[in-house]
Amino acid sequence: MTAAERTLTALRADVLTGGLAPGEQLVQEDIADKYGVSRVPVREALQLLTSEGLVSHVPHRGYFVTELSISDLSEVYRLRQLLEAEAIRAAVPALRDDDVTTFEALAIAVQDADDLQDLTAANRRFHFALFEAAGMGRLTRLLRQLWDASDVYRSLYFQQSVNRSRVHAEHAEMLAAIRDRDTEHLIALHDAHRAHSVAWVRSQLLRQTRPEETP
Amino acid sequence: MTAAERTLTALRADVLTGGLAPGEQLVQEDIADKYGVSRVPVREALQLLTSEGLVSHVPHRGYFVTELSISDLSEVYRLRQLLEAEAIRAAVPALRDDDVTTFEALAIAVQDADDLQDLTAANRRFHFALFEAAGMGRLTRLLRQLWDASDVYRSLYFQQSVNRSRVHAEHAEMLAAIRDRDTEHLIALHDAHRAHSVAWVRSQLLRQTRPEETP
DNA sequence: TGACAGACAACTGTATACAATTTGAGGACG
DNA sequence: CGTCCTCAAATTGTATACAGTTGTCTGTCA
Repeated sequence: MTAAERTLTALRADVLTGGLAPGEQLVQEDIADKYGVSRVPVREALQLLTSEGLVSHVPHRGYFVTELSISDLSEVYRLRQLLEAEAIRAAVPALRDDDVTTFEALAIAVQDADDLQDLTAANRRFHFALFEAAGMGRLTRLLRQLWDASDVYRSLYFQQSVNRSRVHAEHAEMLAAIRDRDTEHLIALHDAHRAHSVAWVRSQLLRQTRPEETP
Repeated sequence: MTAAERTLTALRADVLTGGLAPGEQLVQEDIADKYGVSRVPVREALQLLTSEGLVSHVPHRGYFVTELSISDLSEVYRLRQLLEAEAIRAAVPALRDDDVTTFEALAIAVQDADDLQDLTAANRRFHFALFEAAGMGRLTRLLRQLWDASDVYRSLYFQQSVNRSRVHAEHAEMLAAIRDRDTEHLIALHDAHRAHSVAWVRSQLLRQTRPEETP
């Protein structure tokens, strides 16, 4: 594994767990010192994060953590709705029985996850196993970007145990729909899945912004 | 303008005009020598092209010009169909009269373009002016990526004067639909626009691949 | 007091030099 | 004759050093 990749995952985690405030400048040398690498791999990692949309870049000024607004969040979820439906429509007819077995294993892995990091990773593997079954590489890449952009909020969502158990139940329903090869129902379940998540995150965002007025 | 940006545009042009064969390795030092810069900005440019999908990267192996297959091409166009329809649905209700005036000017610029480079750039400005009117930044970014990925083929398409005049006629129809605020018709026109282009490119690809069997 | 010019500090961008990895050629061995 | 191992050349990845840009701070003048 290269230093740039390690720095990338570490930085992404930092941004996602909220260790870095939105709008904050990411000073290259500080990051380099923090992770014990030089500035070159740091720059590469920052560039990749820029293409993912987590940070933004201004030439000769630097890199900054992008601040996601509520409208941005709804846009991401709307685009996910469109593209995931497309992926599911392409994937379901192509599913074989051993694919289904794989999905079941991945769903169990989500339930068995220890910490938050594991949980989000397992959750992602579960969903993308389905998306990748569509055999549309570009589509998967776009979806990955959209998921990256909303990862911050997803880990927020998973911190509540109420949400975790809801997710487990929804995954079980999805598995049933997959077994039945019921494409439209599966899409509807995904829409509901996202709707719950976005509604919860939106309420959190609205609540969070208030107290900051008097710091 | 930074060296990385200059290298990026130069490299992109090289890939798009076909100066670099698909699958070919992009040796960093050669590129650096060619453009009179060091390898660092070259790497940054290559990374950006990777995020655009024009080149692909294998750690410790290098960067390679991605070879677009026919299935890849259809995927790109299918995704454009989905996302452009979404953009148009969001944009049309928000259009103001001066927006329409802008579009008309941009359409004229497409007709007045001198060379191929100008033409593709003007064409892009025309279409993206509409997409951007949707006010969905993420969506615009995704569309830009998809357009980047199919730029090679678009310049191929524009080389034929038959296609050029067809495009001009189609743009005129689009302008009419925009003036009428006829969203669904505008979407249908876009679908037809793309269908023509993809059909022509596909036929070219099929024709091109034959003679290479006996090099 | 306020506006403006110049210098300084902080940071980014780039070049050069060095380390690590891959790959292919050549030879030893079954 | 084919397979596996070794090693060197080529290329990528990374560190360090230097150049260029931006923004701020201070001091001067109206």
